[in-house]
Amino acid sequence: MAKVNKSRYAILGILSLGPKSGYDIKKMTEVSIAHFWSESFGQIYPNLRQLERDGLVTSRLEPQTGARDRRVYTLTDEGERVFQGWLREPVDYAPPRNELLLKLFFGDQLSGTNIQAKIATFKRQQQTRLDTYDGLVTWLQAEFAGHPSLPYWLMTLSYGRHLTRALLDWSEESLAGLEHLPSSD
Amino acid sequence: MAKVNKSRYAILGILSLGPKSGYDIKKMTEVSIAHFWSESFGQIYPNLRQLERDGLVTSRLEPQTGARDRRVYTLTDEGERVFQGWLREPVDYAPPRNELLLKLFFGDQLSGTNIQAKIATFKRQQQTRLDTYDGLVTWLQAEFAGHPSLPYWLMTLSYGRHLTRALLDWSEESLAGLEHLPSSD
DNA sequence: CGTGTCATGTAATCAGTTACATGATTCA
DNA sequence: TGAATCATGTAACTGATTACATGACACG
Repeated sequence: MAKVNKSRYAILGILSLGPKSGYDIKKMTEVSIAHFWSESFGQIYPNLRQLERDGLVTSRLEPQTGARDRRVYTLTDEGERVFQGWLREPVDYAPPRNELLLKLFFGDQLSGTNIQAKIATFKRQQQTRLDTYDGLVTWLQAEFAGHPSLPYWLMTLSYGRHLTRALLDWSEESLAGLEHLPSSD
Repeated sequence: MAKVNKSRYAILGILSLGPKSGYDIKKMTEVSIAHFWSESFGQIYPNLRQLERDGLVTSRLEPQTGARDRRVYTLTDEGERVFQGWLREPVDYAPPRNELLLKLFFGDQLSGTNIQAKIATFKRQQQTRLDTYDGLVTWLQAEFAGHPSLPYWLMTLSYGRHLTRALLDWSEESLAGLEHLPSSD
């Protein structure tokens, strides 16, 4: 299995929802899929050019009054086909690297307070994320009631909530467990 | 925050447990930290050379009878300091990209059976992982009873179990939820 | 005789991030 | 005046993976 440019498909996917500029695509990732996907400009713009060379998208320059012109990209039939093909393929899931766990693995070489601080920070992050999810769910349900994609969007949020809830539990359990440990403060 | 070579620190960390060859390091990641970390030979060997040039490790050639010679690396005092410094630093946690969720986000463009298949596969993977964790926990507790690092190793496994358990729940919940959806099979 | 394990390494390739450059407009 | 937003893009860098090369030994 060779290198696969995931950004390419993410960009095609976002364009499958309607024509957009590179800037729009970036904004879109930030509001709707930020909790499981990110794209940088350095990835978006060169990829859009490449996609156009490959005939998967077309672009037209949209003159703006005052502001800088926008280059708006639209999916071609071929682009649509390629995206649909990718979408149908099974996902290859590989557990990502986790730096917190790597440090924890060497916990014996750390002080109890340092470990506690790391887990406490992690716990706070999970709490914040959980709150964000809750807000997003309410907003989505109000704003997109009846939208055919809504159930799937909620599904991705539910994934995040399950995961975050579990990591919150783990944080609490671990902090409690550290109390009983002879620590090397 | 510039680019940080995580492999470097992972390698230093493994060497902090005792002198090892590149091959040993690879084996070690495969048995003990595989569920949250991976290293490839293409990363390990060049990094070891660089670490030696930087004075963080030293190496000696160990002649083998018959088999190819091993180059065994040992942490220097400086290497120890650098590793400890990294270990103490707070973790910067960024939620990784998730291809399953990306595809699910565009679920409206997929058939119900295709989505179900993807989630079902995912569910099976979680089930397998959960079983692996259970096996590892029992093995660790037997093999390393009383080892000062044991609580931390168990903590990383507990993380995996919480997470996997949660994703299993999510899979089941999502599969059930898909039943009520008007699908485009 | 072929497969697997031990063992070290290089080459090719890329995906992806960060920082930089540019410039108009709006708003406090 | 200066920050923020809109908007597009390039350059530099590097982390990381995959595939390849090499070779001995053990085991069935």
